[in-house]
Amino acid sequence: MASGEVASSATAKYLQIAADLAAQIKSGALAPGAIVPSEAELIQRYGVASGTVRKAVAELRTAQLIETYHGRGSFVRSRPPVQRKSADRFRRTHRQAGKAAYLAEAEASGGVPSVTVLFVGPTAAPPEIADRLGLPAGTQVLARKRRYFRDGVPTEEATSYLPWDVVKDIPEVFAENPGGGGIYARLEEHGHSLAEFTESVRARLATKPETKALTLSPGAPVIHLVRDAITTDGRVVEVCDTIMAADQFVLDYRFPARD
Amino acid sequence: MASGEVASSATAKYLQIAADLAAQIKSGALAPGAIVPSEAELIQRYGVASGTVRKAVAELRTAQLIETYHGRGSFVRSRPPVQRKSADRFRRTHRQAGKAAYLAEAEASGGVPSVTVLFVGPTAAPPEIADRLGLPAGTQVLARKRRYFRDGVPTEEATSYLPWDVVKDIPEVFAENPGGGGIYARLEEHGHSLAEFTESVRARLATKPETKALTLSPGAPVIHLVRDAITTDGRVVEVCDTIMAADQFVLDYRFPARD
DNA sequence: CAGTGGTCTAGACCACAAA
DNA sequence: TTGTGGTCTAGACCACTGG
Repeated sequence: MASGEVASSATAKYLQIAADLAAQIKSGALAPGAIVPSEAELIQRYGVASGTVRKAVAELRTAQLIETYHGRGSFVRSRPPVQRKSADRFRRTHRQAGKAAYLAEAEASGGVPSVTVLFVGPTAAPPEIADRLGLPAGTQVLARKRRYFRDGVPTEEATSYLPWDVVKDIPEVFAENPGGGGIYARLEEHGHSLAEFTESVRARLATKPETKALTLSPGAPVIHLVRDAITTDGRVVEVCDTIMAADQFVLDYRFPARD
Repeated sequence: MASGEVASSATAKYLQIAADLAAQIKSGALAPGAIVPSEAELIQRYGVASGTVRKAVAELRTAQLIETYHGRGSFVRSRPPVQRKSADRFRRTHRQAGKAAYLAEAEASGGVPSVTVLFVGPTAAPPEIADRLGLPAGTQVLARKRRYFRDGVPTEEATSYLPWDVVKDIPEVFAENPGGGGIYARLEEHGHSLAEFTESVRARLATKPETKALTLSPGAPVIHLVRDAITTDGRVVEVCDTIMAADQFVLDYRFPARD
């Protein structure tokens, strides 16, 4: 046929190609970690133009089935089992046993956890954080930003914000490693007895910086979780702002059927 | 320059165009609901080829800034304020006041809620559901599938699954409208006193059918929530499987700092 | 009908990675 | 240097929407 040839079938060519490759992945013919045929080869195999193959590949990428690397090739994604996050991870008994929350969690999930501290120091509180802490926006607070890995793969990035008057007498929270049980253990040792936590969960697409930080494909979804730690006095002594790779986590909650 | 001209600057042309349009949207120059200049006009205005403009537009779409409609044009998204979902919506006092959960919720969020019942009837329980109900996979259960709207816009689709022996004596749950307080009120009237709920939250990209059902752009994220309703006997008497448009919701949880 | 976005072609050149 | 994916062109035709 002449140039300018166009799909006349029900579904677009690029979707057919994507579906074909997806079937090969699901059937195991293309195993996790395997390299996907190059675009040049797909062009030949399916007899289409480059743009069409590229759209098919883009489709597989947003479907989280493959990852593409400039200059190297495309690879079938190996989907690590998800981590379950439940409120249990903040149990005081875990803290007293010297476990930080992420470690208490990792025990049940399998996989080797690790943390990198990206920043610890004074910061001007962003508006939403300041609001939750009950402080004027821009007030100086202590920020602790860290990135969590699982089997060496970044899965989560969290920033804790603590009011300055709370932390100024707790030297450990300025250190990279705040010691056994994490910062919540340190807060309780210094008279800030924790009564409850509140969490707000949102989901959205990753921003450009987030795709870099968590090595996500563009267009990948993230879970944005903001947690307030509240003392028995009713004061919010910490706000933790977390971005998680959505495909890595299931969040579990439990609440009573109250009157 | 000759044909085959190519980006040599740091960031790609299509990203520059997308950023330019995004700035116009954020500044209000392109107001919510306004029509975005047609692709043909953007081609002229920026002096690029069609493919480049289309990639820029695709970028804005995945950034949730615009919606595109075949044959009509592209429009700046009007972001309705999000709905907050908290465990409070299941309070028994709400049920006794005759309010279903979604209504109790809508009161606080603003916007006019509505529901369409898509299906009520017997179904073979899907594996994950059967597992939660403590039944063999494929057991016949009652399914209630409905779609929720807000100001006429679909936001959420939920399917409840109930064991047959629980519902067989409760005629109201087979009706489209189960009566004041919803099915939880009916369950409690028939001796199934609810003790607690558990919810599992995941986020992922919408599937093709979900984009249709919730009128989402392709590549839009959804929240997948599965809730178990548990009686004082410890039995799971309902599993509710919900898909929500991620940009419409914030989920709030609260839990004690237990020992 | 004219105008819109959606798909597709058949190339080109660029940027990156590995041998 | 070779091969990979990423960007871009300058068109074409198709499918949908509205007047």
